[in-house]
Amino acid sequence: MSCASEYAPQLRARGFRMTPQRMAILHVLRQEGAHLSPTEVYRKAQVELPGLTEPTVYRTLEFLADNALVRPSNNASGRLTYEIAGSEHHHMVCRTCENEIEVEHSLLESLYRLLETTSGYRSIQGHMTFFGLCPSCQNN
Amino acid sequence: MSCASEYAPQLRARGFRMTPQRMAILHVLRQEGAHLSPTEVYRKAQVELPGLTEPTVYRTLEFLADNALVRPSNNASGRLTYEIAGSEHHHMVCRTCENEIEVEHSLLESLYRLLETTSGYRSIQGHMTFFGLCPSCQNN
DNA sequence: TTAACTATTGTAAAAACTTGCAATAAGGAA
DNA sequence: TTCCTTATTGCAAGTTTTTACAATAGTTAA
Repeated sequence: MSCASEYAPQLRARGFRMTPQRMAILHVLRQEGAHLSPTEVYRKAQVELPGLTEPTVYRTLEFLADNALVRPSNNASGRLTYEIAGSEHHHMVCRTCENEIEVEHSLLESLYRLLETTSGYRSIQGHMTFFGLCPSCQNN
Repeated sequence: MSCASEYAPQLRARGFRMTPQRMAILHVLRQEGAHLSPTEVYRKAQVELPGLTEPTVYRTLEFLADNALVRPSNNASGRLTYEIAGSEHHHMVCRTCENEIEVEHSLLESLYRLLETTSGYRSIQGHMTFFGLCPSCQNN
């Protein structure tokens, strides 16, 4: 399905608009299928849509994340990156080689429930990045 | 105990040095006892040590975090902040009012063990910031 | 005390990110 | 189709964060 037909209705239903800028950014994230930094998104999307500016990219990524069309995440150096939204998951990054794998959300469920009862906070959500040593780096 | 006598040996034992810059930054974080952004640390530490520069503050905070003398954390807008290292804990931040509380590390232990068995990654560590709705914001 | 090693800092510049505001354009209503 | 509302963008400037490299200054050992 194209970006326009899939995402536009979701935005319009909430009173927001689909724009060429949002389309280009969604298209880039979808095509790459990986975590991209705002600058990387900017460079690639600008090819599709000359005239696109950096502030728009930053604002759009944040907007799309708020609306669950993209997912924010942290890379090994702690910087923000984004990927197209798919199944809810988190990440485990190797402190040494920076290799990363996905962590299913279901694994966190019981922790979240525990946190709710002990803290009084509710509807805990958001992406988590864990840091550890991957199997191959454990031997060095 | 003073910053110098407490922290200097820890650094020296690992081949690092205690410097006026590191002292000033540790002193500020200890005195404030709160989360401070690099810029806030810079402003306050510069009063104690005129001539201190911003790049040094950023590098020093990262260095001190690597050496477990300070703890990094994320504020409500996702920006990095630092506090003096004490008991290992994490944070729960309210998405609405930004109020935050501490989360004991022990609550995460079983998740970490689960992550180790399912992912193969080991020695998982690092600060986590969770986002939820605090008790008073749940009613609005 | 002095010398030597090298960890650490300051400098200068660039890159990344944010902000306020005026201009533009998406999308609903006439 | 055309108009109107206001969400969204571009612009310009500011702030925050990073980088490379030469100069400085802790620390150890002679």
